[in-house]
Amino acid sequence: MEVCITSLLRDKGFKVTPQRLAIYNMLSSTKSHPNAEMIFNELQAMYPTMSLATVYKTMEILKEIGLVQVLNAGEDSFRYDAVMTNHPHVRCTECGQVEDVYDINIDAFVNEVSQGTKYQIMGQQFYFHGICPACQRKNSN
Amino acid sequence: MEVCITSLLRDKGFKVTPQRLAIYNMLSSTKSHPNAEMIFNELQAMYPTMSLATVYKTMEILKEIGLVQVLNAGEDSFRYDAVMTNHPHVRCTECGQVEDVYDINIDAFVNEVSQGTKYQIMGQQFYFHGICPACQRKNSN
DNA sequence: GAATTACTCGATAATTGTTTTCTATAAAAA
DNA sequence: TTTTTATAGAAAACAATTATCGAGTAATTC
Repeated sequence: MEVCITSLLRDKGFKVTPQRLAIYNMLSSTKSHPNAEMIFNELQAMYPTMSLATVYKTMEILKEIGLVQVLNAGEDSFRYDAVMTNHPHVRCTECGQVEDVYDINIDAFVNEVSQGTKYQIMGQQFYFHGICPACQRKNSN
Repeated sequence: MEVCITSLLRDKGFKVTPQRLAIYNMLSSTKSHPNAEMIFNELQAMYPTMSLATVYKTMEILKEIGLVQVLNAGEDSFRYDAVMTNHPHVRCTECGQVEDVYDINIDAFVNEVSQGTKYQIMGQQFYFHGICPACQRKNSN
């Protein structure tokens, strides 16, 4: 993984810096789909001079070299995901967490849309929102 | 339709104003899914004193009384749709237009996600992006 | 119809997430 | 090393959206 991001950056003419490695490592070791501010806060302990601009610029690069995808779950800010397989996301409207949805077959759905619209579909984003199991329990108490 | 929005506004304690009618009429007579600025520009000819803030405030109200839905198709601004049935949207990455996707059965898909995640799903948004037929033709020339 | 009340318009300012600018500095190349 | 070039990070700029507030206006009451 380390090797992967290092060589990917170099190949595209980007420099390998501690900040970029730290941001990518943090993102790839969490399932929380953080936004720029969450990443910034998390890294500030280890990298006290880290700035939000660096997070944004790094995400731009990581997106470009195909290491992260940007989520737009209908909130006011973008979230980031180091898992590149295209999968739906579901957001809890009460606690705000965003989870992955696995084991769903998208292909048939995409094909249907492609044929119906005559568009050459390049990608898609599926966002669900609702109430997570934990918040459902909290509510029923 | 006119009657509908008028009484809906009154019922919820909102006043019926020319601006609100104009904004809703404009939105319900187009398929272009405009954003606030497009609505503003379109109406400025007829309503020279119209302000962007009024568009935003009106959209907030229309959303609240269930007359429009807000689309977040991964762009930098929101788009609005007076069609309230929940349908997927597809955006052309070349010309930027957003179209509706009809004749797609969502329910089975939603159920599958609901069961898989244990979430109580309240809603969802499906966004596709790709190249529209017109731009495909343009490209091949 | 007139008076009162409460909501609304729209100019302006504020806010928020994101991007740009600029310069010392760190990474890569020689 | 030394030289070259891209980057980090502080600060300013930006753009979309929201809040504030006084004047105006619709709805309600008399």
